[in-house]
Amino acid sequence: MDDGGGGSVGGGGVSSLIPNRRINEMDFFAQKETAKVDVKREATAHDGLAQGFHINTGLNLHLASGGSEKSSVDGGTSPSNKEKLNMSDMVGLRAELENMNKENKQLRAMLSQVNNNYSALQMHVVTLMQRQHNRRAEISPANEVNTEGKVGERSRNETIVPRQFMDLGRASMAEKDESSPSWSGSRSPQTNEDASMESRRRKTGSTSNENKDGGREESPDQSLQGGLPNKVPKFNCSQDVEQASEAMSMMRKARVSVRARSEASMISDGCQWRKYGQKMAKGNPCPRAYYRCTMATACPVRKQVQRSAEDRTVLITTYEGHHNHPLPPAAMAMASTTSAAATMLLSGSMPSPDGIMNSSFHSRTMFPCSPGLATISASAPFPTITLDLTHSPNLLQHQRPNAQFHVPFQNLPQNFAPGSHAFNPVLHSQSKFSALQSSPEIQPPQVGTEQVLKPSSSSSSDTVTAATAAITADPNFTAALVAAITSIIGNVHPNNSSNSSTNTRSSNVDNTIGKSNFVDN
DNA sequence: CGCGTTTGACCTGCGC
DNA sequence: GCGCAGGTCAAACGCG
Repeated sequence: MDDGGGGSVGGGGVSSLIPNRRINEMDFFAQKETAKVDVKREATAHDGLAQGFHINTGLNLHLASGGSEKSSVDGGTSPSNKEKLNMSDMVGLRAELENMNKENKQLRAMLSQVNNNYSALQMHVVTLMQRQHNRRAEISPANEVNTEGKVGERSRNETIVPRQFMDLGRASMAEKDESSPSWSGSRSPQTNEDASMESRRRKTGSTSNENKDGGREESPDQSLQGGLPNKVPKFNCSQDVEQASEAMSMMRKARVSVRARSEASMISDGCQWRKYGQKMAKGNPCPRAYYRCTMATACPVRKQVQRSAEDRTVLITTYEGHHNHPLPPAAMAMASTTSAAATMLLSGSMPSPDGIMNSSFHSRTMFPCSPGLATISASAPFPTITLDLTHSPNLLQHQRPNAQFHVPFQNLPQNFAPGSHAFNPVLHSQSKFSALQSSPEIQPPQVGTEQVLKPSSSSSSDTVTAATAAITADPNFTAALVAAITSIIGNVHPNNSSNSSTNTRSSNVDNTIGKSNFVDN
């Protein structure tokens, strides 16, 4: 195993990704940039107009650029002529101003339209969730999947119970909770774990690590993940308080597991990590490495990295906690992604008033709005949502190999370098929730003609649905929105040859997922 | 010398 | 209560 370790691998991966990404992501941003430039132009023009307008009407001295020439030319003309000129200018300027007002109105209309669409999507997702839940309640849990693919967990699957997905109200509540003590990061000392840790530290008298882990006890408002809005939860009744505390506890424990193909020891997510431990886990010959975020001294975020027992090329990265520091753009993607996933997970796992959550604690549920795309494991003690990035790269490559955008997930693992199958935003948005659908074992993607010709059942609609789910649950709306858009765009351009992406990927050294995808199996 | 990794020891929770 | 497994600590070690 490569030990190059956390930071070096991570940093190198990210930095090496950036230049590569430009190639294929330019298009998207080129448009954006031009749009920005246009807006700027308009803005400056507008400013200029406003200035000119103001000056003309007020001081009558000079116009922005042409105006001064005019005034110099008009040097000896009579004031009436000047007024005529200014009047004509004013008329033109007013016309332009009106045009801009029109544009402004149009833009506002577009904005409201987007908002409406977003609301509609929300409603749609909620409906889908409820439908799925109702269906799942009828279907035997035999279809459920052992997401983590651990042999020892099979027995659990026999007792899996579909988890109830709550409505968005609860989801929003989850967000609230998430923003307060963070979903697992800044744990308060009153939790068992922290109480024990506290006592342990008191015993050992270890004060040096107080700061290290002090992040767990930091004030809730410090824990922001990926720029999530910091909402202050307000609970009115004792029931709410109970629910909130339970939810907060869930938040703290929630984990997001990302499965990705990588030959590297760790996927690069834009953060700096320091390895603080390694353990042999039962049932897996590969050791599990423990990393701690070192971007801030008290950052409570930790992650575990372990190779899959079944498929050594699959790297399972489990994130826990909220960053308590501003994240670099490269890390925002993963943070918001995991945060969104955790929010989704917790929005579906929030305890219901009648305690449904407890009864289904040993449950594992497919993501309802995208069956087979994401897996939620509520196996105690930590509810975990698994985002499987190992699936259907070829399918997505099929869908849209070339177009690669700066999606918020771009900075997921280094493996998602441009040109990689895995980096394909469609894949990404899909694979974010992609998962381990119906087979009891995780089937590593069969790379080759078979899989290319036989894409998984996750249709493009699933992709869109998954993306919309992300939108719904993701507090970072922008990020999720881009994912959705990307997905939709991806579905608009199907049947592209996979060669181009293959070629691009082959030029990317850092794309370990792509490499492994290509080589493996 | 500082920083990060390694690794054995320790602690805790959980199941029997 | 005991043993096991997961998680963490911290001294030792390596590297630049």
